[in-house]
Amino acid sequence: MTRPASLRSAQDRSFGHALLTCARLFDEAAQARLNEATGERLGRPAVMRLIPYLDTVGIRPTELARRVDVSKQAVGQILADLEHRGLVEYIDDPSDGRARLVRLTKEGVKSSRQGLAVLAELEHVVARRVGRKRMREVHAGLDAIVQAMHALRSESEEHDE
Amino acid sequence: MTRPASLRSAQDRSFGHALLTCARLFDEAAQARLNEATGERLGRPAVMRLIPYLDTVGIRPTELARRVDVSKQAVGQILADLEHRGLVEYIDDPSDGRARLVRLTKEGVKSSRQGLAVLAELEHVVARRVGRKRMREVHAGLDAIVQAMHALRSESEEHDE
DNA sequence: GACGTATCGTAAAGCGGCTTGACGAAATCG
DNA sequence: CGATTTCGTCAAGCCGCTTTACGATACGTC
Repeated sequence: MTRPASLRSAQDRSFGHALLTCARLFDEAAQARLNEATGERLGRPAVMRLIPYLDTVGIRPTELARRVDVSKQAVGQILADLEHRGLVEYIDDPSDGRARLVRLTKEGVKSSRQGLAVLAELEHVVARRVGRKRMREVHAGLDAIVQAMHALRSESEEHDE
Repeated sequence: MTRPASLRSAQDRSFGHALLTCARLFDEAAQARLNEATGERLGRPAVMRLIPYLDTVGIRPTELARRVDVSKQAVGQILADLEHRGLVEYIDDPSDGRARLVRLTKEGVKSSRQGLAVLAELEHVVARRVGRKRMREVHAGLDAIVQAMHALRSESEEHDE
């Protein structure tokens, strides 16, 4: 007898599938909680990747674009949105007349902390179910994998040149 | 002295950040390898979530849409694309004159297997760097977390009603 | 100092991928 | 049978990002 389901089960057991599913669920839950907590909806996927690079010191939009690997225009849009909400503000870059620096406002710092607290709580709730030890295990493992994949990427880039 | 970087480092250490970063890197690497292996580019994010539900038996597009939680129209587009490449085919649903069933062609099965092999190899390469044991650990942990978040979602849905 | 070149940021248009709205065709229910 | 639901498709719209194009400032070179 043929077993047509063999393909499916092979995929379900793959590491990649578990990783992507987990990330998607976590992301959805995180956004739902953030929307609920702040009242405003975050919306853009790139925002969550951008925020970690913001601080109260200031950074150039172009530098942000370079780090998260999106176009400067996209960054500009996101920052305009954040500015409109009063979370970031622009100041002139003293060392370059063309450039501006964007930095978190007091409001922005507050929102960031709040957001971090919400995420920490989600993490806590999940940890409660799967166990703290296991959570730390997975966390450490993910960090190691991230590192490995960065190394992998660097290598393949060398071969391409 | 103020420490403006404290926000940033807190985010970098969060579980969610590690999870999302890892998933993104893995996904990018996977897509790059798949594109290279097959020649054709996969493109749509939803495709990778759709494929696990395809088999040689057949399934209704509407059912696919329900499972991956996207609109039937989106599923229709993706399937049209896959059909155009000869990877899936439509047959009439004998039990319902309105409906059709979509199933993998021989080509489709072949491509699926090939794709799975590519992903397995990526997984293998990563495992080689971080260790098989740790890989299994993380995999099991992710599965547990997925399960936990499903349970979490079910609970909150109950409260909403 | 002046000129060519590179970089900062913005504006407008385009595009991919998905959604919503609207619809005919077929099934199901009363 | 008629009313309602469900299957799938067509068309339009939207969101988030990219590409193209551009003025403005900085830098390198003579």
